Amino acid sequence: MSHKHHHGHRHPPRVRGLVLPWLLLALARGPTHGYQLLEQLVGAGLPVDPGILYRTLRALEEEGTVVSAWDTEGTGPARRIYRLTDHGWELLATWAQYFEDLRGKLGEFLNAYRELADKTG
Amino acid sequence: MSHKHHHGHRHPPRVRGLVLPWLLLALARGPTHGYQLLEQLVGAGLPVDPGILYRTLRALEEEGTVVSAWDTEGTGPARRIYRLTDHGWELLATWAQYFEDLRGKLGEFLNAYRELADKTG
DNA sequence: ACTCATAACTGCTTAAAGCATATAAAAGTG
DNA sequence: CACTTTTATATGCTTTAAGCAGTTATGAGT
Repeated sequence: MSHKHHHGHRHPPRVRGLVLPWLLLALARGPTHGYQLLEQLVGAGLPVDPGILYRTLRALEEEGTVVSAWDTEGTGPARRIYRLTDHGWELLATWAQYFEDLRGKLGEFLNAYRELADKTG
Repeated sequence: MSHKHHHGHRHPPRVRGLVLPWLLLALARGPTHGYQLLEQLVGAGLPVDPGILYRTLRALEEEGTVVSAWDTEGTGPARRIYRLTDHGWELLATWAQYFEDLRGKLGEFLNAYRELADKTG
């Protein structure tokens, strides 16, 4: 019966809250639709669930961070094209600032860790 | 009447999931108790709510990442001293690896953003 | 006719955090 | 001594980002 130790240690190391800023960055390159964003983010090594993506886009629109319009030209199902507003650009800028700070903190973390791992391990 | 624009644009730029790894790092420096960890994290520029901290520590213990023991010596209320287990060290190592990756991604983000911000204004 | 790629969206659940509050021991202060 | 503050741990309720599964629909390929 293989004494499976019940400690549930899940915790696949991962932080949350990255989808939104990455969406903003992707949209900063130019207006596009959800499905394309989905592929872009996967390509950038940030796989994201479609449900999350579409819901996030709609939430962003409610806040005035993006605006959308249907595109019925072309083939296949209609696409909803999203575009960054001025407020969206401002928000992206604050994210960039925050990320600079976070990058610094991660550096400190890693330095401290390496020092400890050397000493201890 | 101050036409308070109803776009709720909250989103104080912040990622989630950092408390746990920073706790692991702090504990890697040596066994200590929650209140001290609280002050350490605030000192490291990572302000954390006491409720979150204590609950996280208990969750970590349930998983076998840390172990605790009451310290009734000394003055003031009793302290629960936490110590990293071997599994805790392993978990910290995987976080460090993840953070290296994340740091790289943040760098890419910032480079891409600066390029766009230059071009666009 | 059938399947597949494209495209958008909903429902239910979990995980980490935010915020407020409770409890209690000891130290400091008028 | 009564009162407040500091140290220390903990719970309850809510929100938010995400995980996971599924639905609807258009058009192209076979």
